[in-house]
Amino acid sequence: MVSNKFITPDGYTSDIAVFTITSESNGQYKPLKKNLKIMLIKRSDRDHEGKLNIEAGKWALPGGFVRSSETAIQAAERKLYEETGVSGLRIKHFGVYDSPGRDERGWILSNAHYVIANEEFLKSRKTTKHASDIQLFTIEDALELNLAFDHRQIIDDAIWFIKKDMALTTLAKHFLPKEFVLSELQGVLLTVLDDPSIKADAAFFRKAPTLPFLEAVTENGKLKKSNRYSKTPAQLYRFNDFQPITSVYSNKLKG
Amino acid sequence: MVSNKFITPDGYTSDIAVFTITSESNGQYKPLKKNLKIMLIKRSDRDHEGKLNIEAGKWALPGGFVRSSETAIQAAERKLYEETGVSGLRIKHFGVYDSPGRDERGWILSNAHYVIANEEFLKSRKTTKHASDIQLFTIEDALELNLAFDHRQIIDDAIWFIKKDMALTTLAKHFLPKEFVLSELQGVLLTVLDDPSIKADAAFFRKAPTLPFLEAVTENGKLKKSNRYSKTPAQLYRFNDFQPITSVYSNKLKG
DNA sequence: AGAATAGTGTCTGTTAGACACTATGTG
DNA sequence: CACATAGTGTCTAACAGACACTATTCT
Repeated sequence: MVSNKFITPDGYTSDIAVFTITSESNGQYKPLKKNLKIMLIKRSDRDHEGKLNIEAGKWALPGGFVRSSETAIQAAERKLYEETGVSGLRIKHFGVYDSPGRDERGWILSNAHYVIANEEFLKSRKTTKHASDIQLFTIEDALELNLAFDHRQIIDDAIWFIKKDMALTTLAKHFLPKEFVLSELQGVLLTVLDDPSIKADAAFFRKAPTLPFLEAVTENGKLKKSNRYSKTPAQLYRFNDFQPITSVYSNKLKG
Repeated sequence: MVSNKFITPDGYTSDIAVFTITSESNGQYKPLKKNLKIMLIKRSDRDHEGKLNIEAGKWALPGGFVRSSETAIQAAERKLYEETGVSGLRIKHFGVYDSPGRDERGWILSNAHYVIANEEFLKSRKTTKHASDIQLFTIEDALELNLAFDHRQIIDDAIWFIKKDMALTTLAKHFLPKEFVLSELQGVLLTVLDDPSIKADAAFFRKAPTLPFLEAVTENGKLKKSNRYSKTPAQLYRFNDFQPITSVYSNKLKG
C-alpha cells in the first residue's frame, strides 16, 4: 500500500500577510484616522516563464515556492522583496495550510506568516509591480474579494493572531514610529483591540506612562514633547526592551 | 535556473511532543509530587518494510510521514495512535522545522505539534511497542539524550509553548481530572510556571475561587468536597467554558 | 474668548500581598 | 493533643474607573 519512496508533497510555499495601519489626516492638530490594512497582490496571467498562471487575476497573499536551500522564513523574505519591494521586517510564522485539495495543482503546503509594517516604511519601498496590482485593503474589503486558494482562511487566521499578539506583546511598536505620543499608541491599539480601558481617555493616559515597557523620551535632560497632533505639547514615549508576560492566574505584569 | 516543475520537498512529516504531569504519592493525605514529562519513543533498527531505519536507536518524538490524503493534524492523530496507543486528545500545532540539512535523507519538513495528556489517560492506553521503547522522561533528562534529527530544538520550543499556554489559557485543565482540588491545580501550575502569587498558599487559595473560568462543584445543592490529599475536606472545582483573555495594557480578565 | 487635545485631582470600590489566625480531621 | 492541610480575618498600599477639573496652544 505504501510505496517504498517517501510520500512527497508537490510543493511547499511560503505566504505572507503584510499588515499596516494607515493614517489619514483628520485636519491639522488632530489625531489621525487609523485603519488596519492588509497588502495583497493581483496574480498575473502568466508566470515568469510565460506560462498561464493558476488563479490568475485573483487577489492573493504575496508568497511563492520555497527552495530546498532555504527555510520558509527566508523564502518569505525573498518573495516579499521580489513581489512587493518590502524587506528588513520581522516575519512571524503562525500556521500551516495543508488540507488536501486546497490547491488544484496538487498536494501543496503553505507555510503562513505575518509581517507588521509601519506605513512610512511601506511608502518608501520600490517594486517592479504595476501599482494597480499591489494594493492595501481594509480587512472588511479584503474578505469580500474573490481570493486565490484558501487565502481567505489564512487572512482570517492571521487577523486573529495579530489581535492576540497586539494584546499580549509589544507588537504595537512595529506600527509606530520610534517616538510617539500616547494618542498615537491608543489609536493603533484601537484599530485592532476593543477594550474599554484603552478607549477611556483618562484611564489610558493615566495608565500608559506606568507601563514597564514604555518610557518617556527626554532630550537634554528635559522631557521631549511634540505637538504633531495637538496644540498642547504632548509627551513622547518609546518602547524599551521589556518583554511583558501576563497570566490568567495573576494580574501583575512580569518581565 | 528554476525548473519548470515545482520545487518539491522530499517528505512532509508530522511530529508530536506528548506532555504529561506525573504524580508520585508523597504519603497518605499529602499533596502529590508532580513532574512535567515528555513521551519519547526509541527509533527501531528497521522500518515496517524491514529496511534499515535512519537515526535508529535514538530517542525521538512520535510522528511520521503525512499522507497526501490527510492533514498534518490527522497524521499526528494516526501516528500517535499507531506508535503510542494514545488517541482522542487535542493536538496543537506550534511550528514548522524546515532548515536545509535537518534530515540527511533529503529535504524533509516537520510540522510540529504538542499534546497534553493527563496521567491516568496515558496509563490506560494500549500499544504494540515494547515498553522499553516508549518512555516518559523529565524535561531535563530528555534534553540530555542523544535525540534524533533536530528533535532537541523541537522539544525546547514545545516547552516554551506549553509554558506560554499554561499561563495564558486554561491549558491546565488537560493535566487534571474533571474535578480537582485547588492544591492539585496549584501543583500543576507550579510544575511549569514560576510565579510567586501561585506559590504563596494564602494568596492562591484566596484568588483561585474568584477566577471566572473555575467553578466550585456542588452535589445535591451542597458544595462537594474531597479529602484525597488532606484530612480537612477540600472543595472540588472544575473548569467551565470561559476563555480568559488578558492584555498587557489592562489587567482585567475578559472573556 | 472658544475650541480641542492632553493631561491631573480626587474619590470610591476592589484587589494583591503579608501574616496571623481558625477549621477540620487523623493518629 | 500534635500536626498537617485548607482555608479565613484583617490590615495596608496600590490601583482601576469615573468624573470633574486644569493646562496649553491655536485661531
